[in-house]
Amino acid sequence: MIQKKYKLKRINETGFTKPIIDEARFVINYKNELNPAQYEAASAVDGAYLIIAGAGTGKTRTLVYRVARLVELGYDPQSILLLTFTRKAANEMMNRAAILLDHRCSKILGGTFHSFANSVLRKYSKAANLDPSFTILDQGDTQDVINLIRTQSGFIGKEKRFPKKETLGKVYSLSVNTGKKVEEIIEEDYPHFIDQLNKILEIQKIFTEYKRRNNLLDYDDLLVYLKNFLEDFNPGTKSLLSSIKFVMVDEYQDTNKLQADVVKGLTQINKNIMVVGDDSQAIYSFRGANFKNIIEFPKLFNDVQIIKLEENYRSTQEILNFANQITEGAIEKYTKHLYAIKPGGELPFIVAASTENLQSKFIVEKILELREEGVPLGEIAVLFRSSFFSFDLEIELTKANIPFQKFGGMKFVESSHIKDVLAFLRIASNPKDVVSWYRVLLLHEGVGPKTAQKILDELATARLTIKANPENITNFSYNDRIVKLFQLLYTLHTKNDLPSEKLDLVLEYYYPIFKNIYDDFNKRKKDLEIFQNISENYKSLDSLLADMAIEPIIDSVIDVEATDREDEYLTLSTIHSAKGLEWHSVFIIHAVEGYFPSSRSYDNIDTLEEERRLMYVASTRAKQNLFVTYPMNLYDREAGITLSKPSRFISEMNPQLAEGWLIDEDF
DNA sequence: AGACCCGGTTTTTTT
DNA sequence: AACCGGGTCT
Repeated sequence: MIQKKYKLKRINETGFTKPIIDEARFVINYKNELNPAQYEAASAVDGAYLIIAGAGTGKTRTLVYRVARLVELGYDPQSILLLTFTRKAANEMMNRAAILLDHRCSKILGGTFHSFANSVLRKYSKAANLDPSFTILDQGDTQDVINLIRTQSGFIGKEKRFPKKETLGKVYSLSVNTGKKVEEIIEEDYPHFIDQLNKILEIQKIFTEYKRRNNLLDYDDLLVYLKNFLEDFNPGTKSLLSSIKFVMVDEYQDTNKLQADVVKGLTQINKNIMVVGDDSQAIYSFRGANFKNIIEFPKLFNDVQIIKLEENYRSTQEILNFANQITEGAIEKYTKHLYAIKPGGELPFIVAASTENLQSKFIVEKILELREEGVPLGEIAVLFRSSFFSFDLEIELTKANIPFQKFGGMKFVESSHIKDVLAFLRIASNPKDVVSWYRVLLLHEGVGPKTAQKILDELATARLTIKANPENITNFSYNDRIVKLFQLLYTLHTKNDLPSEKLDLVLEYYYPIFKNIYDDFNKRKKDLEIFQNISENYKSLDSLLADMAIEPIIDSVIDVEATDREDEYLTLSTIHSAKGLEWHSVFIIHAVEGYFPSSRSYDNIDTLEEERRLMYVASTRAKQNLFVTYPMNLYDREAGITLSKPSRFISEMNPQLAEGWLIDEDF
């Protein structure tokens, strides 16, 4: 006799209709707390969804509620993957979800494409055909490798100009990220190098082999290896994919072909995908992103449901009118129309200053004024097109004692003294890391490119190895300092110390060199101390190094400082780094023709349009006050001319949408 | 031959 | 601030 273990209940004729969910069973009242479009998106479970979310429409909120709801429905948080543009964004969402529901929400998988790739590739290194101790090359390291090969190739003749390492790096990266051939990119963007194509391709081949042989992965390789691992569909892939039930991607308009392939690969088993983005905020085409990606998303999956979020909760109608007017001039029109929920406010200000310095002084004054009015410093931001635009302002802010934190531009890990220290640690973790070897060797007096190469050759032929007893190397004719270096690296590589203890050893060795090579070592010393503090948060050297390569360090610096002082600070940021954020009052500086839009963007309609979107993104960051300022006399060293015209994005503006001001000289 | 020093140039935007 | 190229020093 067969005993029935279950009972079937007929729900309708086909059985395809989803069971009706009783809202009362949830802790959170989703229907009340979200608007209808947001609710529809947040309550989605199975299938493919495209959420078109204009600026300030509660996109983050919607994703947070969806996470909470999936958790409430009983799905394992570890089966939810949230891919965001920065880890900061991922952390913020997880925290918000945790506050909304409970700590289970902070256990979901989240991060950038690159950091996710890193963790998968370390975990499934065998299946991905990799050595798990691979080293990640940041952009600077990648260019160093290319330069090494470029110099050794002997292709650089006197008579013909050969592309520099930056150009080569850009071309290769664009090719990998967009799937276009190197040949096409050279033809389109660098036609003057077309007769050197074979050499360029040859260097790329050597470059690729070099990374493979030395266990090095650049940013692009992280994604490429991940993509290949996913498409290989081996048992490792199946195990990973069966554990990931839901994939969500934020800022989808700024993903590229390679990332779209990764998304496709991630959803081979469980086809539950939700991407969120805004085609009018696409600002990363220089990295191979293409906003057509988001337009074509419905072709990538079956039965894609499209949900639009159009109610703006962030800004006043005045600011939205201003922003909408910027997109009015766009060649390619966008599909959304934003309308404000907030009651009216003041018109945005367009402020002309006779000089850059007067612009800075005006901003300082205005910030002090706003603070008097009760706007906290943390609710004010100054945004700019390129990070060096803020140099003059930084001086004025320091004079006025206004604390600020700068985002974008030169980063902590990119400063050469930090790179020096990192190079030691990277050799300790991956003795095959030739780039780091090269850097470390060059620090030593009397060792230049040739000697360093000789030592590296010895290392490659295994006649010299840091694994051997360091006494063996005294046979070589290199000086005592190099022997000391090998002893240090041997200790670092073999001893089972904490990262911070290893760093102490490195600093002890490095400090005399450091003092010798940098005139401003006193200023740089602080960074080394900050790095020591950061290192104490890590138990494994590999994870410290991976984070330093992938994650913007600025977060850790704040964490370190926040413990002893709660001071609020003003935000200075490139527009790119301000993505997704908002402030009560926002200043956009240097809105000058030639700087913003940049004169580099003039000859190409697509890049010019991207500048326009950049201005749109910048102005939609503001909740209450928006100030767009420009100096009327700005010497452009590159072009050798003085720039004076306001940016076309504001001079085109309907005069009724903004108030124009000229700063009084005596001010 | 190879290291080092100096000075002029060059800066978008990021993982 | 960091890079490149060229000239000079060891």
